[in-house]
Amino acid sequence: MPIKSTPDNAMLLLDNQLCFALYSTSLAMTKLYKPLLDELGLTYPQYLAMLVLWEKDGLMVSELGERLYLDSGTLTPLLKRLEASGLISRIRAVEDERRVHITLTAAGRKLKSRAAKIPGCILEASQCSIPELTALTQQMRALRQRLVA
Amino acid sequence: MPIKSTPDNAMLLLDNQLCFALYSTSLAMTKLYKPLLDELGLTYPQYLAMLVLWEKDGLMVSELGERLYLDSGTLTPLLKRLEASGLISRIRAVEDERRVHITLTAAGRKLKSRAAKIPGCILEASQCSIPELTALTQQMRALRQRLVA
DNA sequence: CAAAATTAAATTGCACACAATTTAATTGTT
DNA sequence: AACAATTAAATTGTGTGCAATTTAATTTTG
Repeated sequence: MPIKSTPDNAMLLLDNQLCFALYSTSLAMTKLYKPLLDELGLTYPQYLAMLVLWEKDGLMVSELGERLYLDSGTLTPLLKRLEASGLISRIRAVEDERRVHITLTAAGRKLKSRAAKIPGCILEASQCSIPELTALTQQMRALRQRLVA
Repeated sequence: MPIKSTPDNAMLLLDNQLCFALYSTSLAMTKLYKPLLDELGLTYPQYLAMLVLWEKDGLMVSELGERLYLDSGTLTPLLKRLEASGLISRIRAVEDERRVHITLTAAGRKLKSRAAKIPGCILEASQCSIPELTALTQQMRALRQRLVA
């Protein structure tokens, strides 16, 4: 017994699919950040990594990955680029040499103040009301939790 | 005069940001499709292109790009891979040789029936109610329209 | 305590995204 | 008609994502 009565054909329409709405909106959002992040010399995923480190410095690669839902295959090269930019240091833990701790440099900490205006700029550019933004963020987080379960 | 009174620091928290909620949820959604699309031999962006073509065959690369919000830099190699898979043909228009029309092959049309069950599978796996899904899709589309404007 | 199992990053290979440029074809302008 | 401007794809180069494997270190087990 099918869960729904919507015909297959309607469900295959691109614009009826949440996945595409999410995918295309996420890419559009990233493009919105581009000019702002260019000023800081960051890509969008690099910016996300910096957000995590500005909250809590010295995380392991795997802890950063848990926060961002990304694995070492993505993070290792990204972090090497941040290191090359002089924003972070990658330091092997002495007590367990498998682990690599990511630590902000002075330049990395300093960048936070320049990034502080970005959320406001994006809010303005996205033409979202605060309640709409809050509600959407909550709903996305709730959906994500069900998807990664 | 600032638009909002939320302190910069709170706005820089990763989990308060709609962009990250969107980004991480979209990636999680793509991973949900992976095993289903593997059976069809498609990647997720290739599946999106096929959805468009199943709705309307014979589109130009640029028309496909408008539907998917992707440019030729992304689509040209993707379409070459679909062509190599035998699902589409890339045919230069005789009336204007700059244009390339994308046409489904018999195999490409045939694949639609095998893909028909995917939306239902995803709906089930995402544990979304139909109203929630419909509402979220609408909100995402509305937000996207404001972002690409 | 030595071998097996596990763990954390790194590596490899493939497929996007996208900015910027290039190529080739068509259209517009004198 | 000649030439500039425009257009549509393709190309180039960089940076993700991610599955699968590898490397190296640590922990567990016999």
